[in-house]
Amino acid sequence: MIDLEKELNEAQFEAVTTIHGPVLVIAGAGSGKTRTIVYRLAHLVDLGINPSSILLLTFTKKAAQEMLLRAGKLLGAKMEGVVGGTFHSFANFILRRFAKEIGYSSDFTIIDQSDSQDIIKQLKESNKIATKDKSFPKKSTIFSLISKMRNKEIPLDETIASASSHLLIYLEDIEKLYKLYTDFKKEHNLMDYDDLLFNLEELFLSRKDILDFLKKRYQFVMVDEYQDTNLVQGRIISYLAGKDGNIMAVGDDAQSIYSFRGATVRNILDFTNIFKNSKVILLEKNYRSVQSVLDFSNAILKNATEKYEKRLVAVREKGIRPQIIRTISDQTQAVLVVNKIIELSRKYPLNEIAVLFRAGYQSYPVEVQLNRAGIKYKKFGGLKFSEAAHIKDVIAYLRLILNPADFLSWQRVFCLIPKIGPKTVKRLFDSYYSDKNYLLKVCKSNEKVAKIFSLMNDSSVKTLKPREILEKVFEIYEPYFKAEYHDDYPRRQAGLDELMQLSSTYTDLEAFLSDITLEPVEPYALEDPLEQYVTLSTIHSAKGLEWDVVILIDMVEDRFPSKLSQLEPEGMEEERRLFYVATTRARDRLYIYSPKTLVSKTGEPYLTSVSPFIEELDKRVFDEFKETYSGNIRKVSHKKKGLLSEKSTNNSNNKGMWCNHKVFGRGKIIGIINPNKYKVYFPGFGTKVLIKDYVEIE
DNA sequence: CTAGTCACTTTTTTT
DNA sequence: AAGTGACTAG
Repeated sequence: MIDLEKELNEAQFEAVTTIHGPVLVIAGAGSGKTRTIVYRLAHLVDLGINPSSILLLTFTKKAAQEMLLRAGKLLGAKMEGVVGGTFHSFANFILRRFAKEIGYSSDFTIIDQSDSQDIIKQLKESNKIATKDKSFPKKSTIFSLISKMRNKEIPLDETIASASSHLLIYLEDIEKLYKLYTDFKKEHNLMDYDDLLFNLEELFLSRKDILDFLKKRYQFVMVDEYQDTNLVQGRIISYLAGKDGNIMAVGDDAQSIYSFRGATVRNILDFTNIFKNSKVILLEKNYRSVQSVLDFSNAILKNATEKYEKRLVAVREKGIRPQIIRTISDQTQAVLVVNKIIELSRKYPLNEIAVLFRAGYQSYPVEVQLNRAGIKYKKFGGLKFSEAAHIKDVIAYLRLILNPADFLSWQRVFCLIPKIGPKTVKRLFDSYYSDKNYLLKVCKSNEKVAKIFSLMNDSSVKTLKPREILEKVFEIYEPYFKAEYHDDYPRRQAGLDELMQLSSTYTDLEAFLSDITLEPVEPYALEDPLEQYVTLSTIHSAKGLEWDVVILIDMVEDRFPSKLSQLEPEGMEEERRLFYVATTRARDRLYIYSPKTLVSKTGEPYLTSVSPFIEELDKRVFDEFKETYSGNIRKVSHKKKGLLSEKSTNNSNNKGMWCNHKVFGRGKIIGIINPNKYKVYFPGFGTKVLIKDYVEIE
């Protein structure tokens, strides 16, 4: 038996031991949220509850696995049978069994974002939509509008109006494409990420008996990161748990950073309405960060328009005050960051140091310097392993074996063969589903085509292990691969080796393919697990993690908060929460770098200002340093402590407001150049500097 | 119909 | 600096 009272604080204890009925746990950053879930899992099993009646929904599969591992250790490894993973992987798991009930075949293929975009591009071409119109939105824009509409469940016209009203003129065509896209997926047995959730809901609604069966099966439901669930996910939970179900949702409204994906804090706020007899538990003691890091983080939230009621109280000692370092350029920033890492590495293991940033590309200069210094690092977020062209090529063969209706994969696979382009593939595909005459003819004259068909038609292939199938695929793919990528051959070969390695842990091809598209792949499978490395990560990918030292880079205007985020009405608020998530990852030390100049894409250096999130901060919560031209770091004294921030906000009271301009339409004031000149962002036109008198403030 | 060339932009975050 | 789209020769 586990001594819960000894291991947990009062609030945690209550969350762990309230196992019947709905419970909402509002868990501030570092308040022992994971610990609570782990102990609750162990406690449930300890009470004799069957592990297979527990469903644990988390943000990544890895998070679920780690929690189960820890719970298992507490108990002595009895956690097998718990279903744990993301909403999407759970939906996949259920839909594989009941696909037929909603008009799919159970070997459906899950498509990722770039697949979706390719489909849209093709549909636009084949249906001759906006053929000559150069300003027609790109496939990525169209897809993101469609996905936003579905995730936020707002009609398409409103979705376009809210974020990019200049595209409203294309509404009809976009609607048409949406319809075509929906039909295409159904016809070819494909589901995108959003379909997994909506189809699960459809199954629940149309087959009450199946829902009842699942409700009985999953008696205890736990959901982590509840603030980042969207509306369908919220409904899925409410169907599955029922009004008085044994459900625990854990989240923190101050850490909501996925609203661009349709996540809404409304799910947290509505929890007590949907589940009438629910208990709300607050975890407010912060065990992670030292006092001064927590003071800094709390100061960030003070500037949020939405007020967060809870105040985190630090348990740990005062610690070192966070430092903000103004560097001369992004290049010197990279050098100084690496020097700092070297200095810190005497006190902290490399594994306990993380460099965080807003967007994937921002770490490139730091990566260069780390390589130069010979320091190992791993990067998370940004470009995905499974989206590299050569990986997608190989995956396409596998998809074809499993789901021959997957036309997208036909194209990828057959277009690799010389002299075969989109038109020929279409003919082959059509022929495959009719009399097969054309197909047989081509096979006779082209043995490369024949080879692929024999792989597709050989039913014994499906029974092989994923690794063995991959070996067969490599045999076919190798010549194309070498021809196509001869310049960066070794790097890409390494990627294929990793894919091979990854596949050997699977026995089932379908599971392998689903996981590749649903879970971020750990692309370091081949490395020594004991090796020490620095972590580089986007803030989004750092969610839920923690390090002794956190270094945040590129803390400048237009990068953080991201320029693009300012299009969205709530963008600024979400960026601020993102900043909060970043700083609360730190246990002991927090360093924030902010370069004074950046290099533009054309190679020109240009001046930037420090991020408004730093400007608005109470000066008492950090120390400020700057890089001198002689290469030293000098402390900057805050002459008027706590007053400087007042000064900068007073004359900018129009900042953040919307205004109208005769030519550019509606725009957002993103900066004040001087009392008479505003910097305004107009969707569709970009940033303009305008005389105050020419704009009308709303 | 395919494949190669040229000019043009664009660079958030993720299941 | 790469990834798209448009155009054209074969």
